[in-house]
Amino acid sequence: MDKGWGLTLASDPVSVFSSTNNSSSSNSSPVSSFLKIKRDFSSDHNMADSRNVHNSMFQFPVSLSAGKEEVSAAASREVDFFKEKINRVDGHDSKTTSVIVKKENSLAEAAPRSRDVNTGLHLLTANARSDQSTVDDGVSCEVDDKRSKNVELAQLQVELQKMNSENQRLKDMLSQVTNNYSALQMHFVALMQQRNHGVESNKEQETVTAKSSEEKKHEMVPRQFMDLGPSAETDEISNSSSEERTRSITPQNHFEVASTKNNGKLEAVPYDQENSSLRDGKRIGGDESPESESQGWNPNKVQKLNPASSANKAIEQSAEATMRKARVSVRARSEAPMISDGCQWRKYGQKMAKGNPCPRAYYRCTMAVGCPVRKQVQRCAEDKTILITTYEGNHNHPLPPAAMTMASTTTAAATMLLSGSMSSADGMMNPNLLARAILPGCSSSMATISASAPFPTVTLDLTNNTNPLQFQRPPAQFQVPFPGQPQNFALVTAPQLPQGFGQALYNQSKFSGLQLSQDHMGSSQLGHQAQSQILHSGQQPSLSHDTLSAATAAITSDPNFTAALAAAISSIIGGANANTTTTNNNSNSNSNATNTSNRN
DNA sequence: CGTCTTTGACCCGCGC
DNA sequence: GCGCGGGTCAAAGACG
Repeated sequence: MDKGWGLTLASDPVSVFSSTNNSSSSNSSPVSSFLKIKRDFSSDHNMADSRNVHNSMFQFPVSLSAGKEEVSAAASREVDFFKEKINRVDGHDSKTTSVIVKKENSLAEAAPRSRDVNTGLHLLTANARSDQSTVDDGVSCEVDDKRSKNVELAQLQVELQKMNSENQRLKDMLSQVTNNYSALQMHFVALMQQRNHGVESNKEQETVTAKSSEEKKHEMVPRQFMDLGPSAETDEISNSSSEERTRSITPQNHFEVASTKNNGKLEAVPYDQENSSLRDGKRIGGDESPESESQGWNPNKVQKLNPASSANKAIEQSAEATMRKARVSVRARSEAPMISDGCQWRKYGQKMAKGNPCPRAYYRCTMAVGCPVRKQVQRCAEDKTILITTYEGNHNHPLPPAAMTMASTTTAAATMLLSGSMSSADGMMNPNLLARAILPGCSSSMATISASAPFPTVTLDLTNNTNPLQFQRPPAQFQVPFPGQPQNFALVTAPQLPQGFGQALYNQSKFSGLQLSQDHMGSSQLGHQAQSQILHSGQQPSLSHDTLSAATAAITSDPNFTAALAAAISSIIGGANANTTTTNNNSNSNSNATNTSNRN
C-alpha cells in the first residue's frame, strides 16, 4: 500500500503530461472507504478549488474514473494550473500542492494514499522537477513545490495517523460495547430469575398477610409489563387489568424463560430442543419431542399440544412453544427484496399467500447448523413498497455485531410476548401498553401487538414517517440492499435515514433496549442502563452529522466495508450515547426517555 | 464442484 | 371426506 503510493507519486504529475503513467494507474491498492468517500464527494469540478486541502486531507481533488480521456483532460487542466501556480509563486503553497496531488491522483486513480508517500515522492519529485523545469523555469517554483509537497505529505501523515488511532479507538469501543452487552444480558437473566422468585414469594405473602389492594398493586406493577414506560403510564394501565393480569402470572412460566436463558446464552436452550427435532426429525420420527418439533410457524400446533399434557408440563411447553413462536414483524419501506439484518439466510420456500399478489418467501438462518430462526418476507398487498419481515425464534449461535440488534430484538419480543401472554389471564394484552413498552418513543400506533393466543406477534409499523430526523437523508440509501449485513448499520444511521429499514431498525434498537428496561425495571442499575440504551437510540442525532454522513456514504459506496464499518460505528454511537444519556438521565431519566423517544 | 435459488410437490391442520 | 391454505421439502437448475 505504501509502496503503491510511492509508485503512484513516482509517476509524477509532469511525467504524466508527456506520457500516461500506466504503472501507477495499475496500482490499485486497498483504498480505505473513507478515501473513497471523499473522492466521491469531491468531484472533478472541484479541482480548481483545491485550495481547501488543509481542511481535510481527503479533500484534494481526485478523479475516480481516470480514463485516457480524462488523462488528457487532466493534462490540459494541469497546464492551466501550472500557469496559476506561476502567477502565485508567492502565494499559497497549498494551492500548488493541491494541484500536483490532484494530477497524481487523477492519473493514479484509486492509488492508496499512505504515509509512505513521502519517500516515493521525494525521489520522484526530483524527476518531476526536471520535467517541470521545462514547463516552468523558476527555481523558486521548484523549491516551493518541494516544500509544499513536503507540507502536504506531513499533513497526510498526520491525518492517516489520526485515522489509524480513530480506527483503533473504534475497535476498542466495539469490543467494549459487545462485552457490555453480553454482561447486561447475563445480568438481566440473573435479575429476571431473581425477580421471578421474588414474585412468587410476594404472591405467597399476599395470600398470607392479606395486604391491602393498593399495596398489591404496587407490587404488581413491576411485574406487568415491566415498567417500560414512565410510571404514569404504568399506573394508567395497572388500574384496570393489570391486577388481574399480574395475579394470573405463572411464575413458573417466567422462570422457565429466564432459566432457559440463564443456561448460558439467551437463546440457546429452548432452541436446542427445537434443533434436535427439526422438521426432518419430525417427519421421520414424530415420537421424539413432537411438541417442540412440529410447531414450526404454525400456531395451531401449539394449541393442540397444551391440552394433551399435564398441567405443569402444559405450562412449560406452552411457554416454550410461545417463546419459539413469538414473532416480530417489521413493516418497513424498502425497495430491497429483503432487509439485511446481519444474518445469513437461505431461502427454502416461496408461496403465494392468499389475499396478496406478492409471494411470501421463507428464509432460514444459515449461520449455524440447526439454527431455528426463520423469517418470512412479503410485500404488503396494499403498498408494495412496504416490506413485511417476520422473524421467529432465537439464534442458537454467536452472532456478529451486525446481527446483534435484530437478534436481541427478536429475543426481546419473544421474551416480552411470552411474559405478557403469561401474565394475562385471558391471553389478551393491552395493545397500547405493549406498544409503549416496545417502542417507548413511538406512538402506540407504530407498534401493534397481536397477543391472540397462541401466536403472539409484535408488529412494528415503521412505514410512518414520524421522525423528522429521518427525512434528512435521501431515501436512496435504503433502496440499496446490503446483503448480509446491517442491522447495526441501520441502527447507526437510522436516525438520519428516511424511513423503512433504517427506521425499522432504529425502532428495533429501542425495542432491544426495552427488553432490558422492562425486566430490570426494579433494578436501578440495569434500569438506567436500559433506559440509556433506549435513549441512545433516540439521541443518536447527537452524533455529528459529518460522521454519520461519512459512514453512510462509506457503507453505500463500499459494500465490502459495510459490515465492519457498521459494527464499529454502531458500537461507537451506542457507547457514546449510552454515556451521554446516562449522565443526562440522572436528573430525569424517565421523562427524558419518553421525550426522546417521542421524537418519533 | 459446492452453494444457493427456484419451484412443484408434499404434509398438516382446519373448516365445511 | 374433501378442499383450502400455510409451511416445508427436495430435485433441478443457476451461479460463481
